[in-house]
Parts: sequence; C-alpha cells; structure tokens
Amino acid sequence: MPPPSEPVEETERLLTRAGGELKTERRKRGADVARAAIVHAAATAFAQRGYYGTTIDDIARESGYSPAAIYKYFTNKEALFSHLWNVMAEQLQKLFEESTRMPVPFSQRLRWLLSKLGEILQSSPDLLIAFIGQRPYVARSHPTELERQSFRQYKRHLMQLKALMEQGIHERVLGSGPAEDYANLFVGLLYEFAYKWVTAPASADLQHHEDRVLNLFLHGAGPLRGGK
Amino acid sequence: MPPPSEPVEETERLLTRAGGELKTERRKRGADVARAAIVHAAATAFAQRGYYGTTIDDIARESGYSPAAIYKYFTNKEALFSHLWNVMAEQLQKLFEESTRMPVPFSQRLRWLLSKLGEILQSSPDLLIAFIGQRPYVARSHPTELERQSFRQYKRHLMQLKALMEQGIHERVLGSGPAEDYANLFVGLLYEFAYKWVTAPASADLQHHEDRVLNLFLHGAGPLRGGK
Amino acid sequence: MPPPSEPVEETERLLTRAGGELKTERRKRGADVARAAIVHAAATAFAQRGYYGTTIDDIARESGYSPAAIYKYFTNKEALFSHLWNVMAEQLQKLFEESTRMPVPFSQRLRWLLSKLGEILQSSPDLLIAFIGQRPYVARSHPTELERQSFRQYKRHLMQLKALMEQGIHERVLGSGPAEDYANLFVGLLYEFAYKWVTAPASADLQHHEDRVLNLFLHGAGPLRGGK
Amino acid sequence: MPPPSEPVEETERLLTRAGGELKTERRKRGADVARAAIVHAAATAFAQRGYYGTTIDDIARESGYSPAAIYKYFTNKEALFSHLWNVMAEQLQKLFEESTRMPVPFSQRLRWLLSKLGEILQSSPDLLIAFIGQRPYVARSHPTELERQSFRQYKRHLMQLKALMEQGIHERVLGSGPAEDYANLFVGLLYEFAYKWVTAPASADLQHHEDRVLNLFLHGAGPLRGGK
DNA sequence: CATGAATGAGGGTTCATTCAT
DNA sequence: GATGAATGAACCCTCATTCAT
Repeated sequence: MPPPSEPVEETERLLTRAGGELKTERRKRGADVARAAIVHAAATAFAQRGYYGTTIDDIARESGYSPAAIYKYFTNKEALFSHLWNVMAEQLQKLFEESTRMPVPFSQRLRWLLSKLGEILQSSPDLLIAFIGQRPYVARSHPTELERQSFRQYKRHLMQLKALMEQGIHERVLGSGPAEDYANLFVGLLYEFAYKWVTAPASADLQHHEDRVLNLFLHGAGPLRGGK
Repeated sequence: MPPPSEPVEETERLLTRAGGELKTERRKRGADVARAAIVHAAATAFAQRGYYGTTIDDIARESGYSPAAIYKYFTNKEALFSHLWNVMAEQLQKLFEESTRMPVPFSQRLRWLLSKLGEILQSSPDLLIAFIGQRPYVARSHPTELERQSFRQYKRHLMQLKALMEQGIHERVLGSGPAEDYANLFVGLLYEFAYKWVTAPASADLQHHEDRVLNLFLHGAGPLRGGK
Repeated sequence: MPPPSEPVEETERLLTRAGGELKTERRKRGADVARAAIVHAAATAFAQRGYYGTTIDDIARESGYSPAAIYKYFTNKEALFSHLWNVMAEQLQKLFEESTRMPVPFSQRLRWLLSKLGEILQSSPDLLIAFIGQRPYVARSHPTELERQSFRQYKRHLMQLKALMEQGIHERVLGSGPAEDYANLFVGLLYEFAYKWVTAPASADLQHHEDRVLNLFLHGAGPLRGGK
Repeated sequence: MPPPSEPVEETERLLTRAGGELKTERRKRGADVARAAIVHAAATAFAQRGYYGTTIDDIARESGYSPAAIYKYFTNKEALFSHLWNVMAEQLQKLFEESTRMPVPFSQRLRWLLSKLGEILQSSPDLLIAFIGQRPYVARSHPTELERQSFRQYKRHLMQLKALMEQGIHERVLGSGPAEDYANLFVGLLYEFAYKWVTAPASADLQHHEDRVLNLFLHGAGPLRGGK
C-alpha cells in the first residue's frame, strides 16, 4: 500500500522540458503517465502558489486526475512536495559533485557548473523556484520534518561547494579566504540571479547572465585591479 | 471600521529590543500597549512558524489578548503581517536612502550601512527573517496583494541600492560594471549571511561577519592581485 | 487551547433525564448550555448509530450547533465519545464501590445495586447502550487507545464486583465457587437484561426485571430444591 | 450480476480449522479457492478490527487477491460481512435445534450443547467474535438491513433456546421460572465466558470453562442448598 | 478469472473571522 | 476596550466501489 517511491531520476527525466520525448515503451503505461502528470502539475502549482497556497484539489485539477488518484502515488501532500524537492536537490547535488571531479582547470569547471545551472533554470524553472522557496523555512524554531530535511540538504550543498572552492584556492584561481565564504557568495549570487531571471526572464539571454555572475563571483564589485 | 493604520514608526520603536523603554506618556495607553503586544507576538510567531504556520490564536495567546482583540487593531491576518513587513521594509528603505546621502566617502558609507544592518539583525532577527522569508513569493504567477506589494518594495530597495552603487562607481571605489549587478550582489550577500548568522548565531561576532561580507562584496572570491 | 475537561459529574447531572432542571445559575451560561447540548446529542447519536456510524455533522445538527463548535469543547470525535463513556464508567464504578461498603447484609446490598442500575437504565438508556456497545471491541488484536481504555475499565469493574462477591461468599449468602465466576455471571445477566429491556422497554416494569435477575443470579435455572 | 450466494455450508466447511481437507473434487477449483481465501481473510480481519475498522483493501491484501476480485464474489462489503455472520448464525441455529431433538436426558443435551459451542470457540474464535460483536447494534433506532437481520436472528436463537429450556422444565431438571429467562441466562453466560476465554485464552482449558458455565447456569451464585 | 487504475462521496478537522455582550 | 462564543468555508485524506482490459 505504501506508494512505490519510484527512482527520482524517472521523474526528473519526465519533468525536464528539454528531453521529454516520453518514449512509448511498452511499460505499464497508465500509472507512469498519471504519475508524471501529477508530478508535473504539482511542480507548477507549488512554484506558483507555494506549499501552503497549493491545494491537492489544485494539483488534481491541473493534472487531469482526481484528488484520490494523487494519493495512489504519494502518501500525502508533504510527500509529494518532498519528492519534487528531492528531485531538484539530487540534481544539484550531482552537479556539484561532478564539478569537483572534472579533470580540467578550476575556472573551466566553474563555467561548466554555471552553464549547467543555467540549463536547469531554463528547463525546469518551476521546480527550481519551488526548491529555492523552501529555503527560508530553514531557520524555523519548530521545523517540520520537511523543513529539517531541507536544512540538512542545504548544508550538504554548501559542503560540496566548499570542497569545490577549496580546489579553486589550491589552484590559486581563488583567494585564500575561507572556502566557506566563497561557497556562500556563490549561493547568494545563484539565488539572487535565479530570481532575477525568473521574475523577468526576457531581460537578457541566459549566457549573459552567467557571465555576469561569474564575473561578480571572481572579482566582486571593486574596480579591476592591478596592472590594468 | 478599518482600524486606523498607525504610523509605522511607532511600532518600529516598540519592537526594537534595544530602546524599548515604553515611556508612560500621556496617551491612550491601553490601546498602545495592546497593539504593541500584538505586534510583538506576531513578529515572533511569524518568524518562527511562517505566515501559514501561524494562527491568529497563536498570536492572541502569545500576546495575552484575545483573537477578537487583534481585529480591533488590524483588519485581518494579512494586514497584520503586512504591517510587520512594512515596518522592516521602511526601516531598510530609510537606511538605504540615508546611506546615499551621507557626506563621506563611499566606502565609509558602505561600512556604515553594513553595521546598521547588523544592528537590525541583532535587535530584531525575528522580523528580519519574516521579512526575507517573504521574498520567494515574489515570483508567483498569481500573487496576492501582499505578494505584489512585497515585489514592489523589493524592487524599490534594489533601485535605492543601485543608486548607491552608482555613487560608488562614480567615486571609482567600485568597478564600471552595471550598478544593478552590484546591487544584486549586495542583496545576495546580505540574505545569505543573514541566514547564516540566524541559523548559527554563535558562529562569530557580528562585526566579523560584516567584514567578510564587505570583503566579498568588493573583491569577490578571486585572489588578491598583483602589485598590492 | 486544550478544551477544558470539565468534571464528569457535571455532564452526568445534565444528562440525567430525571433531575435535569438545569438550574438557571448565573454561571457563564452559554458555554455550559452548549456543552450540555452537544454531550446530550452525542449520547443519543452514538447510542443509535454507534461510534463509526455517527458523524460529527450528525451530532452538530442534533445539538443545534455547528461542527466547529464541537471542537471548542472536545479535541476530537474520540475524545467526545471517550468522555461519554467515562461518565458512565465512573458512575458504575462508584456504584460498585459503594455497594461493597454498605453496612447492611449482602443480599440487601445486591438489591440496592440492582435497583440503582435500574435507575441508570431508565434515566440514561442512551448512555448505557453506548457504553455496553463498546465492550465487543475489547478483544481486538490492534486496539485503539479508546479500546485499550475500555478494556482496562472493564476489568476494573470486574475486580470491583469480584470484591463484592467475595463478601457474599464470606457472609455465606453465596456459594464457595470462585468469586470471579460470580462476577462474570452478574455482568452477563446485566448486559443481557439491559438489552432485553432496551429493545423492548414496555415488556414489563423495571422492578420486575430486577427481581428476575436477582433470582437467576442466586439460584440459576435449576429447580428449587429440597425441604423448602 | 448479483454474485451467486453459494450455500453457506461450503464456507463453513472451508473455514473450520479442524476438518478443512479441501478435497480436490471435480469442481471449478479456482473460484472456490479464491472465495475461501477471501472469506477466511475477511473473518480474521473483521474479528480483529471490526466491521468499520476493516477496509476492503485489508481483506484483499490478506487474502492475496485484489479488491476487485472480492466484488466478484460478494456484492459489497456488507454482503461479505453478512455472509460470515450467517455462517455462524446457522451453525448455532443448527446446534440449538439439534440439541432439542436429542433423545437423551436434558442435562446430557445441555452438556453436549456446551461442548459443541466450545468446539466452535476453539475452531473459529475469529468468526465467533465477529458474530457476537454484532449484537450491540441490535438496539439501534435506525438499523441498517444488516442490523435488522441480526436482530431477527438473535430472537430466533432465543426462541430456540427457550424451546430447549421448556424441555428442561418439563423434565424437572430446571425450575419452573419462565423458560425465556433461562434462555437469557444461558446466552448471557455464553457471551460473557466466550469473551473471557477469547481475551485470555490460556486461562484454563476449555472443558473446565464449560463445567463452570454449566454449574453457574444450573445453580447460580447461591450456596449449595438443602440436604443434598 | 483477475486486476490495475481511477473516482465520488463524504468524514474529521482547522482557522480566519464576526458579533452580541 | 475586550472577549467569549460561534461559524462558514475549506482542506486533507479515506474508502467502497466500478470498469476497461
């Protein structure tokens, strides 16, 4: 009776607007389609109206299924949100990890990471917003299980980024300052520009956004220094 | 019947943990005391459990008044939250404005601004979190009035900061890059470090935090360059 | 916020059809009246359609209040039922206790006990049925908290009756057989005749019923023997 | 479309833990096996968690079949329960009838009846509890069809027992009191001791239980009298 | 014969809000 | 000025039941 917690990758693939050809495999079909529709509807709804502002009925309506159907695939509202959140969290986690392992100079890895993040922003802005929107709850005094989980994941991400930054420090591409600060700077920029882009997507092309973030990250707001 | 929307400054004064001597002036007393108690209770509750997680009953209980009393002072839950939000928004707005007008070099103004923000973080962390926590809703497709208002205010803050940054650019303390980017960088850092400090306040003294933020803002993560 | 668990006696008094003059004391009124109405409606409903067959809406409708009002007085459906159940359980418990302490011969005490039980049956048949109807759940493998509680109380009643029977044995009014058996016999008869009376109340006057129960209890179905 | 209401005896045979050899007769097999599995699972489930506490999904899971399959054999949940109930009711009915026809002295017939009841208690305690648990609903003001049926059957049992008791009276093994009272006494003892045995089965061997019931039935709780 | 998939019809519960006192 | 009492409107979730395959 516990709804089968399908591998997160599946959902991820189905959600991605880019590679969503939905191969017509001879799978159980029905169930998969329904699950994907629900997950998709949920991502949109949660992103637009937040966790509390979204009702199960909303998701049901938007997905084309009945509220009861949703409970066949997820134990409850929180589990559904949690699933979505994990999809994004794992995607990011993987990205961060990968970026620390690429056998190329640090600055290339940074670029690569940023461009990958840009792709996510483009392919699943809904999910990304739903994800980031969860962060504020991190500071709660009486966190729900969901909030506790978010907090843990948030710190895990920071750790990963810190590791990356340490490599940058080692390669002398970054300064000597505490790697953690750099990680925070990175995250701060990411969130800020993600919002900027989402609230006004037409403002410019994504590539340009990435360049600006990279530049701000490396040199801050101060004047170009040195010989120049 | 719409409860008189008392000047925000009053609340602000009452909330600040520092200078809250509550002089026994010749005033209607009762009403003021009640209002202050309610506002204070609301700030704590909203910060700890969020807008949706906080019930009017919660606030009533914590304030020592009845739910009905709250409606004597605020038209509804949203108005109460909105008021709190505005208190913080105006406080920040004033700070930003002031910082563009100080007749001292840019870097001093920046320092001053940061230290002022630090004071706020220390005196009303609850409020500040409640304030920042509101930001994610900014991107909603179907925003409530509160969200629309938040969005406007958020942009106003950015404008103000952009003006400040333009001064910095003019004084050659900052680079030539678009002032808006610098404003975003500043905000990103602010939020990130505010969270950091709130979720682990003991981590270090605030002064130190400010230094790091300033440093990251001015120089980014890149290495200190050349001749210096 | 936890609804005030008013002393059970109060409810008991209000429910009793006999002495229910509802003195117009200058009490908080409202709340008391409402609570009594809800409790009364609940007793009727539960007795007629059982715990599961009764909805909060039923009780609300019959009590003349809204469903939400019920939750002001009882934390939830189970708590409401549990309260009713306790009212009866304590009433019985007190009766049983008292009957073991009366300074009169055993057979008089027994008579007195039966007549008291008869009074209850007449004044609150609803409650009594709701109470007895709970017993079957006693044997559940996976009991709810309510069921566990019922079971404990049931055994407590048996213990009390056993104590009474031991006195009867000691006074030679009863045989030597295990007191526990006598307690079970007594309970069995009680339940059986309570049902009989409730399902066909007009069948005879209560006094007559009591006599028969007493007779069956003392002599069973066998023939009157010997010399007598 | 109404599923063929197979003769109750079949189920009875399949349920009885004792003689369940399930001969591989030339029969539709499949269907029979499925039906038996469902009925068996239902008996267990209903007995453990009651009618309302048991879901069709529960029964399906425990039977190894799907919920839909259940509807192939029974029109609905109530019909399934009703069937189980009838199995027990008819078994008892037959027992009672038979006991009035045995060409042996009354006391032997009584003994025989009790031992037969003991066998049932041992072989299908689940069913017996599910059966007895139904009784309280007998008194409902707005009975469901199931409850009406239970009530009728209950009275039929009493009638049967009353007939038996009349024989006892005639044979002078019982007193002269109304036969109906004796029937009620018998039922009361039966239920009470059935519960006792089920809630604490290890307490003693069944034979002993039967003796006690018989003794209580014949002589009540009073002292052994007269010259005897 | 069997089931996977889906749903309609509630049921319990919460909560912002009102209003007579 | 303050509140006790009450409620309408949802919301989350469950479950018996159906039906195409």
